[in-house]
Amino acid sequence: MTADIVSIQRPVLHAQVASRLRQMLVEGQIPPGAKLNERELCEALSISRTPLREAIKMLAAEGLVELLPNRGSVAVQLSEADVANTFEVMAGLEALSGELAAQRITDAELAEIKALHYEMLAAYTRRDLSAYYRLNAAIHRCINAAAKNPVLTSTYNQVNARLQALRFRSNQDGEKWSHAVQEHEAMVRALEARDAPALSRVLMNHLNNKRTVVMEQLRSQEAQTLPRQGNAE
Amino acid sequence: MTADIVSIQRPVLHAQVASRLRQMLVEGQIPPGAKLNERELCEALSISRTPLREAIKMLAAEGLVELLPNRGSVAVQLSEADVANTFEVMAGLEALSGELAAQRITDAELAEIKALHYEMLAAYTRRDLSAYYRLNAAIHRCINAAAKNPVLTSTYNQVNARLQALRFRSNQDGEKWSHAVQEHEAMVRALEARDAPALSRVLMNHLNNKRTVVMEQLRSQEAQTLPRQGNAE
DNA sequence: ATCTCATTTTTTGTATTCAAAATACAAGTG
DNA sequence: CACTTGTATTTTGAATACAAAAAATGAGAT
Repeated sequence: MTADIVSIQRPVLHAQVASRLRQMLVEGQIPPGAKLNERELCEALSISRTPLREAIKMLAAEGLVELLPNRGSVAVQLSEADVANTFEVMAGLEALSGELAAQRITDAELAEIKALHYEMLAAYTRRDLSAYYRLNAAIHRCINAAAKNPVLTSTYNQVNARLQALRFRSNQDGEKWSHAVQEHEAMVRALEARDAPALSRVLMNHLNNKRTVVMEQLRSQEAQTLPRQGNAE
Repeated sequence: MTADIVSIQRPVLHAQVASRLRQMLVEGQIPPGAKLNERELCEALSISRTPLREAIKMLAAEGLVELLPNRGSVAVQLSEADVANTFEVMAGLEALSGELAAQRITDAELAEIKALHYEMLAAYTRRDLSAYYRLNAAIHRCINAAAKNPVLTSTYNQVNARLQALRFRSNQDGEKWSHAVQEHEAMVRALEARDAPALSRVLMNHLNNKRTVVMEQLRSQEAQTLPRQGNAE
């Protein structure tokens, strides 16, 4: 009966491997488009191919890797259209998060978000992009959590993971950045007022603007990295 | 260059198995909560455990089965809260579908939806629940397709698959059914007018109403199937 | 009879082996 | 020299084998 009091559970290997690979993909340690060589990964993680392959299948179902029949798997490389589409879905999920969060947020959760918001303003003022990015992500996570819908949270995380792999750092541009901060102000106001439609609208716009910024950035850095090379894939 | 003219591709085993199992889960051939015995499934599908286990891992990532460490896997059994949460996400995804479809639908697509709508009205008039259900699903699929966002489509399908496994048949109730049909009328009008916000609203309401109907139905059939049995899981 | 606990059996998890496909490479042909 | 064609190597896909954990069974104690 009392067997699971401490219940330290050494996670099964394929789950550990999946987490590790997911992290490597999201953090760009395995860059988009890179081939996942099973033999190499087995050696690197010192496991056999069976759990590795099981983990890869999971990541494929999550959309982080692509399976090429009889040719293994590669880290997903989102096309421009893919990125646009993914942001569109994220915008919808954020809008829903906001809609529900405004109805369900507790005072404590609101207070935490406001605190994070002020920290973010500090980071913005210092032009500390790294801290800004981290706090921005934390705020969005908190809004999502305030929606109190685990299905939404997992769906959100899964779709978001594919974008994480891009490792973009937007908002360098002064005006765009300032605009994003203003949108965050509007979020906090809508949350305080528990104005669900308003928060929903603000978040959808926020994400759509972010999409624009990221797309521009992708296009410019693509133009830099492959300046004169018509790759027709 | 012309290598892929016919390009017959025998799908890999684990993919075939995943499709087959997905079908069995969604169609209720493997009922919610049922244990997936690897040995039995291997024999039934006459394959070895390796591709079967890879397929199961994919379905786990899709949320159709749950992995119990060292105890195999079971078909997901959604709690009442899970169903409510899943419908909430579906409502958000439908709202987004509508928002985008209203902006992007072609005249041909609209005509097809109107045709399906009339067929659905015929099924409703005959009280042909099976045909109604099929046409209803087709209309929602078409609206989703008209949004022209593959990421949205796959996300939608993945979340929806978990609900399909419930095998509910709602709208038996006369008034609720009539109301659902009225909402479908409003959808078509909004699509014709290319009124994105209106279609978005109608679809979100439609799904939320469906949630209510399904939840009531689940509660009543649960009360029937286990009349006096306090199961505390 | 029921409970406990050891033993057996089953089932799951992982590693290894075997087979098939793809790739790399080299020799031959026009 | 370009371009096949055939062979070797590598890599992936699937089956089998082995190990570990869980479940089932049953004998003995209470």
